[in-house]
Amino acid sequence: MPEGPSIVILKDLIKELHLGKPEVLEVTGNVKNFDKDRLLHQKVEDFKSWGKHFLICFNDFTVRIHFMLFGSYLINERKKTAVKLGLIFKKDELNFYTCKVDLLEGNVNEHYTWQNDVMADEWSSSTAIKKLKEKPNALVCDVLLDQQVFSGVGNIIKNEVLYRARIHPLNKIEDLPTAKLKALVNESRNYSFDFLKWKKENALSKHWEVYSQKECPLKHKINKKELGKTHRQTYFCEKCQKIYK
DNA sequence: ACGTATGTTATCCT
DNA sequence: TAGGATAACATACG
Repeated sequence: MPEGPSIVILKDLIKELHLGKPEVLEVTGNVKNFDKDRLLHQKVEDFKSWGKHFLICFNDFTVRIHFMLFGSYLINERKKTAVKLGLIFKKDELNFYTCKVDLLEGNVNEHYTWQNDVMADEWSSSTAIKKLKEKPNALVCDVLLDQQVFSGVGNIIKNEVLYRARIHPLNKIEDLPTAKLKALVNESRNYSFDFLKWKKENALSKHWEVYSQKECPLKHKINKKELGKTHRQTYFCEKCQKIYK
């Protein structure tokens, strides 16, 4: 569920319901961070996403949902486990489980910089490059997971992007040639859209080149290690992915 | 059947 | 006190 493209899929599924600006007729769930009644009889102005955040925008506040590792949702269905937040409209309902739910006051644009989101129309590769250059000592395997630089990129995307760009995960930003830095930034968006397409076709895993693989496409042995300050599993090919220094 | 993991953050420790 | 380690969340997958 959790990486950016999966949130775009949720947004697309909701768009297909043609809800317009639906009024919340009933609110369910055990969300504790705010009073659920705040949403009652309010009109949803828009459904948005920013990276891994799913946003339900009202006139003067926004409900933010983060699915973390285990979160899930159902549209017009319910599961037996306790719902965290459920929104019931005239004809449809949305149910969110095992997620983190927060309420953001004011206009949503004051909370988010859309150009950080690899899936957004507003995405800015030049801004990403500028931010990377401000972190010369950071490792590429860490920086790809930095949501303030690559909002929406998760561990799968990280691994696949590094392989596509032929960059070894342990490179420092300052050691990468400019062309490689650009490749890193561009592939983070490119692969995210491929992820979206393949996930919709239920064919995500068969396109993995390194993530969860034993061999790379050139039949070299894949290394699997917990790397960087994030200690996330990193799959990489020592032969294909270069160390610059 | 069991170990692992598409993520984040609060809290405890050094 | 900054930082690092750890636990917590609950489910699907191989």
